Amino acid sequence: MVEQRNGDQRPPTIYDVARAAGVAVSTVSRAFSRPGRVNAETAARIRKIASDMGYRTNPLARALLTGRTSVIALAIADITNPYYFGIIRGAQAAAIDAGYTMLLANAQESDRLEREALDRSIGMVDGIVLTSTRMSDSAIRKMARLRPLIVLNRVVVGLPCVVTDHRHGMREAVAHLTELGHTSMTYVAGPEAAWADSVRWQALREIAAERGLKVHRIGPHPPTVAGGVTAVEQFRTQPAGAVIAYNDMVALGFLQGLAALGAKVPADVSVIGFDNIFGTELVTPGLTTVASPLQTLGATAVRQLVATIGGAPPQTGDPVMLPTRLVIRGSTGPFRRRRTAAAFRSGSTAGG
Amino acid sequence: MVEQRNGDQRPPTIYDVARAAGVAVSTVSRAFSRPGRVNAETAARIRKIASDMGYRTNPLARALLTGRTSVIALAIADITNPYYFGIIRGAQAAAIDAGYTMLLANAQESDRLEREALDRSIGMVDGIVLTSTRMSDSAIRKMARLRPLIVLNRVVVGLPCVVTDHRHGMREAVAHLTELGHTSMTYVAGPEAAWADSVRWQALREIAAERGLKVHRIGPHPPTVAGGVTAVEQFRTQPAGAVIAYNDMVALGFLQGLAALGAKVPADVSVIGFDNIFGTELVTPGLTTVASPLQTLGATAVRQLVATIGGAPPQTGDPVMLPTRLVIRGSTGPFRRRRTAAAFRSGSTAGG
DNA sequence: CAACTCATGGCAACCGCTTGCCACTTGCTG
DNA sequence: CAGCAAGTGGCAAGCGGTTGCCATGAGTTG
Repeated sequence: MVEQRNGDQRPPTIYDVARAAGVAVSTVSRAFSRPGRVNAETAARIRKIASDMGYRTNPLARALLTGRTSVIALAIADITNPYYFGIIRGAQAAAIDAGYTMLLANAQESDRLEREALDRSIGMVDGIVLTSTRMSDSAIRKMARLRPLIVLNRVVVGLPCVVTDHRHGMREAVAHLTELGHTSMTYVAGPEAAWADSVRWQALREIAAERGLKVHRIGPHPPTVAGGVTAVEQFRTQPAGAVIAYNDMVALGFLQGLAALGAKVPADVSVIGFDNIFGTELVTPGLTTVASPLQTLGATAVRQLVATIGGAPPQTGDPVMLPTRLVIRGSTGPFRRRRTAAAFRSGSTAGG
Repeated sequence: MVEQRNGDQRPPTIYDVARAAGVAVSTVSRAFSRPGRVNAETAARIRKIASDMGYRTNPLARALLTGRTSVIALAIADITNPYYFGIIRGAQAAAIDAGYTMLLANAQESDRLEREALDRSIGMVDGIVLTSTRMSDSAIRKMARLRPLIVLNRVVVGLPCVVTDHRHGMREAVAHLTELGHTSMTYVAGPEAAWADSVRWQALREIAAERGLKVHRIGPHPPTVAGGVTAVEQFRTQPAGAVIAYNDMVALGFLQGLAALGAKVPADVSVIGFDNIFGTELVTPGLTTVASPLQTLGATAVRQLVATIGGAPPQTGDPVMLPTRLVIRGSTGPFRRRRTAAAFRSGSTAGG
């Protein structure tokens, strides 16, 4: 036994309540958890006494026996990335709705840290949502054997997944640019490990092939504002009239880099981002972007996880795919070959 | 007993490991938790067997007995407010450092939701950090009796608190504006319930009195971008050459509202925010702001909490006060009476 | 009026792990 | 070689709840 035992400092247990109420502990327990099982009056009396004593059931003790903690873990690649704010919020709301508490496991963009954080909390949670995980498929599968698990923002065959319909989003983005007269565009790539990056780039290539457009890829770049700023250096050696960035962070940085160069948006270059994070509407011009259904993403994942925990068969077939929405702001405009060319003083490469 | 019992589906316990290793459970337990207490070879052998079997100690069972879960709760007024990102990050890092896992309790700006979230998790955590809490002092004190607790961004007498030195920050802001020739400034107030708002406004009044400056207060306004946008409506009826906003969200909105009116920043109006959140460096012009030590705030609170959990006497005297730092960007400039007056077409009120 | 059903409450085992205390084995010392 | 200390390992009592099963008493039925 631990040292403790300091008088009545310790919080009251069902034993204390039972003694005070003159009933057995089992009756107290049932008064709380099994409504009909105890005489209504008795139950009410017990509850009254319990609340007077300041009794609260110890969730650990309950969990030890029932195997349910009512806590779920949300693993996030990088808490400080505003992209995740919406997801966290949606997840949190859905969790509360279902009577669950959320444990936040921050991966800090590291495979190892993510696994450690999860390792530490896996014993205390009923299920896990893996968001933009950096772990390998096999590590994910191993984890899935331990607890119900949902993969968010990535497809792992055989595991329930929730993703954004990047392909459709890219289609919207390209259609928008095409309407504006652009026939050539540069894709600013994100990190190679990012699942979304490969999906987006591949979608763009396919769409370009279909429509006979010219696309060029630069990168990889870190998915940050700084990454976007440096991408401009690479871009200026081979400019185009339109830029599609891996995500909004990169796009925002790209906008900054362009401004530093004196290039005008959208007159010289049109820029499109992905996700519609906080800040995209604040910059000048506002960033045109393919909005991800962030809150819905988080909420959907949690709801599905809760269902699985509740015994529903995990949805292991096709991933759930959520739609995007194109948000047009000021950063995209008509293609003007001359201006683009002039802005980067790059002789005859205009349009290429 | 719960139904379960499905073959060897259940994870191995120390009993299984003990049987496999041919030792007593206590020896297995000690092999993990009490290094010197067991023969090194035996311990190594046990650990090998345990890891082969996929054994992991059940934190719930351990916590039930020891009373320690190694989890701390971080209550946040509103997860989606970028202000908290830095705090969360700092807190998370400090928690990991100390071997703790973080449980996120979102209050959604509501006294009731905050209390509920905390109620649900208090049994599973070793301590609590209350960030910008909306609860009453008495509710906070009650909670503090249940668990070690640190109050962040608010001063509650008798409880350990960590706050930003708003007074000093305000002094820096005013000094900066004064140097630019401003002698009259408007404060755009945040929500009345916010502790920081009252501290900031009072500091401004005192400093203004000292220096013989004219200050005017408009608001309260919600601490959001939208709140800042609408504040402009009130501002234009009685403009000034300099605006100090309750925080960056409001300042960012104010900038937007000003732009919509065609007023130039900083030529017509100078604007200063507080906190230095994500996005302040992305807008044009960049927002001059009094940076709060966000990560340090979160980390300090957690470190202090961990120390208290570890048995250190809680620091209940004066609150820990962390310094601010003035970040000068493009939104502040020299005072120009004529331009300010002209921008708002307000006849002779220029300078007032 | 006996037999039976049903509502209610109590007993006690158990969840998985920790730890105080005791027993046993070695290796020394006097 | 007896006596003792130090080093190891085991026993068993919990931590605070939950729940299967049984006992009791009241109400119901033939």
